Amino acid sequence: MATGRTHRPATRSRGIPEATVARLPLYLRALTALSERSVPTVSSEELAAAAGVNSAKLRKDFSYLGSYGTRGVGYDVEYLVYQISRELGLTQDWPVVIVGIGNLGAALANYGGFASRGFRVAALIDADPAMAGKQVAGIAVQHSDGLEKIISDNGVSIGVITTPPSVAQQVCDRLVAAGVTSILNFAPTVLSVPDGVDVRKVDLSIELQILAFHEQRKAGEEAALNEAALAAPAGRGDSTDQGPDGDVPAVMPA
Amino acid sequence: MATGRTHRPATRSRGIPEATVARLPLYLRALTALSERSVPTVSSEELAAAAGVNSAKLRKDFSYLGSYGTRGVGYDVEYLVYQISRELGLTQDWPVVIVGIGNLGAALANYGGFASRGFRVAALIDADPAMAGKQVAGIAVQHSDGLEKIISDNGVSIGVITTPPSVAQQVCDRLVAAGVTSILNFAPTVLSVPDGVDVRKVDLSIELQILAFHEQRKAGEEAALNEAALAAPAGRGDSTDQGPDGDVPAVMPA
DNA sequence: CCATCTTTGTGCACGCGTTCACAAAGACAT
DNA sequence: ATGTCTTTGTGAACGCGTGCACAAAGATGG
Repeated sequence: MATGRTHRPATRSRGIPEATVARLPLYLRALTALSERSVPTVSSEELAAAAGVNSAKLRKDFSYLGSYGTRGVGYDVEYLVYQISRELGLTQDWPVVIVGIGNLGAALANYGGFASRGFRVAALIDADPAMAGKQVAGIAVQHSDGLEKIISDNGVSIGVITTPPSVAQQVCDRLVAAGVTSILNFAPTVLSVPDGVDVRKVDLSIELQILAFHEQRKAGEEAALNEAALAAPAGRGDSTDQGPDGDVPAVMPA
Repeated sequence: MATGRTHRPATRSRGIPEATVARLPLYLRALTALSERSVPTVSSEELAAAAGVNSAKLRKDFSYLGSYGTRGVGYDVEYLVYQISRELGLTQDWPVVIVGIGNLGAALANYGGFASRGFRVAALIDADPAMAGKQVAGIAVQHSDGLEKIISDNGVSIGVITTPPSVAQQVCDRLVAAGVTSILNFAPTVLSVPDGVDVRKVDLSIELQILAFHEQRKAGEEAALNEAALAAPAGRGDSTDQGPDGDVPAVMPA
């Protein structure tokens, strides 16, 4: 995952563990695909493979929702799609605003995965007057002056922030003041919000940095392995060998 | 953080827990900001607040890296920036390719956070011949025919997939075959890769769905609360009350 | 109606991550 | 040099998440 997680404490919402909630969308996607292929039932084993998880975990996850399977047969695809959708609250329509229509905001506006899953882009908002009126993904961009009115007129409770980090907190404050209680933050900033407001953050560069860490480790291990293989028969010559994770006694600055 | 995580099993890489690795970029960002303001030292309490985490957690995280603090004073900002950067492997340059230059791919190419942190966009690749040659973020888009050559010529080990889901697995296979060992996947698909290849996925719609779940729960709780408050003095009249999480005995289809 | 076979649902154990709380370590003043 | 004060580093307890392994449940065939 990417997707970092600033989140409510370990509040088990309605008995469903947070980790399970995070996987429900995965199951839903796999089930939707099966549904489109008119597959009537699916076993935990098959579905788990399609969703990329352990089958025991999947069964336990589903057990939190109720006993929706049939032993010896599996799960009814359509029924499960409905149950998970209901559980996630996707049977209702969620109007969403996107604030900050740069490259990323536009990408999100164009992203098809929203509309199909109960989310509707109610408005695109940008602070640049030059953007106002422009069409993005078939929707006219509105100036941020009208943010509060847009929120309340459309009954928006979910906001997406794709602004530069410098204004993210300020935008967040206005969204919250206007009634938004869930925020998806793409700006690389720690947002502070009052209790009762959920924030999830998606941080593109953090994901890359985590990959780099593992990549470095892989390279280091490989090097160490080669070196060991090389050193075993010959006996190494060089004296200063600072291993894969060179713990250089770098002088502490100042 | 959103960011789903398809990831290596619980392999404690070099003794540093995965959860800690995921937070190091957060600390690094907060520290970089302090560094730019020429703040010389910072206490675990202050830094934790800036990064949005618990101070005890931060201290424990740092303890995995070594004893870099000074009791009674705090941490030297510059030194810590260096240590974390080194640990994450950001002191070297990571060439990255982005495959699939749609809205999202373009957004990533333009994202400034990469260059500043040791990542360099080595190439933009797209399957559409009409895209080839176009400049995006100052880089010419190349056709996917040359993918393998681009990877090996540039020594790329990290690939970013921003293609439609239908071709993601195929692109992934080619990247891996060409030598890529870390993949950041934005396509809503479960990628299967051989051992030794890391995949992290960022799924935009999953994050929204998780927010919707909590949003629904909040609405339900509030409704239940109001209802309870209303019902207490009056005694409720309606008979069919199906609570916040209406467990309708929906007929099992088929 | 009974036997067999498949697949679910879950009790249990284990390990990781988080948090508390405090001792050790150093800075700083006297 | 000694004492006080601040802040780190970490031992220990706890809780959550995961995965194993199996009993219970139902389908299916004879």
